[in-house]
Amino acid sequence: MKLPPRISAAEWEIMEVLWQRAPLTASEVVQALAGHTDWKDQTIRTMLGRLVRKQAVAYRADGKTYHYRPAVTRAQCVHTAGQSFVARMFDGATAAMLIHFVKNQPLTVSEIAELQAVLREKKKGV
Amino acid sequence: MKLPPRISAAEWEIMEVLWQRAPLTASEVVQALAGHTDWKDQTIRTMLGRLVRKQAVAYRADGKTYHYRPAVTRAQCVHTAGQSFVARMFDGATAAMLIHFVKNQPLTVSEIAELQAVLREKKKGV
DNA sequence: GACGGTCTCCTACAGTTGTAATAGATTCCG
DNA sequence: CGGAATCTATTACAACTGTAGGAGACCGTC
Repeated sequence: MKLPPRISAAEWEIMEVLWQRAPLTASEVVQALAGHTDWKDQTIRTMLGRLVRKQAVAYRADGKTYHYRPAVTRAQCVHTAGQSFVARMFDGATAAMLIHFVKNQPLTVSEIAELQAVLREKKKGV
Repeated sequence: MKLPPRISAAEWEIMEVLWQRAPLTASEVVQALAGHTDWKDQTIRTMLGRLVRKQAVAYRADGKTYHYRPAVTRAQCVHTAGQSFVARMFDGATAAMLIHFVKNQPLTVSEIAELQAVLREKKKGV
């Protein structure tokens, strides 16, 4: 599977709606983002174009209208962004990052429990 | 405490050496980064200037030379960057992010054990 | 068949980032 | 004192971002 391109913050908003409700026309994306952001039509269409150019999004033409859909999975993008985040902040050490956030961020009891469960599960597989 | 400004990837490299070995002249920063990166002198001096402009770094003049030191703590910056990362990728849910990485990244047995210890400790405080 | 609405494509423009070269000030050495 | 070395400040420039406006193609309606 090919590496996803770098997706900027604003572009991420677009990707989210595409990941949620698969093939959409530009107008539908505009609809989906209305209220959520206050971008003009053209702004969104421009970003769709850029995402196509960097091959994060593919489209199928239907007359004059395009139907857009993600060309990379959300998981791939989260993975890549995560790697680069961890590389910068924690010198690549995922574990250090995890420990940092567990120590410094509020977590509810049930979240802690869930993490513990996931860790127990993980231990089996290692 | 005031919020740290946005620090780019390249700037982060500079900050790291400043965080490690406190007040440094530009030449010393260049020294510290030699071998690690292959940036020209001027590149580094430019970035120091930018970091000063955005108030991530302060300096004290000593003749024609400046002694630079961080004006924001590493912890502050990691926190801010982390927030924005989690906000974008996981809709602000730190727990979801943690679970994602535990599930999807390799962890050694001892890392898992350490995380479990930190979680047990955390549970007491919640 | 002309007119208005709608699409995509091209263009714009300022701010940030990466990556420097150059200019001007100052200091040190002989 | 005069030239060389060294600093910071200014300027450069391309790519990427955020945020659009306008042009030209096309489609449906009167």
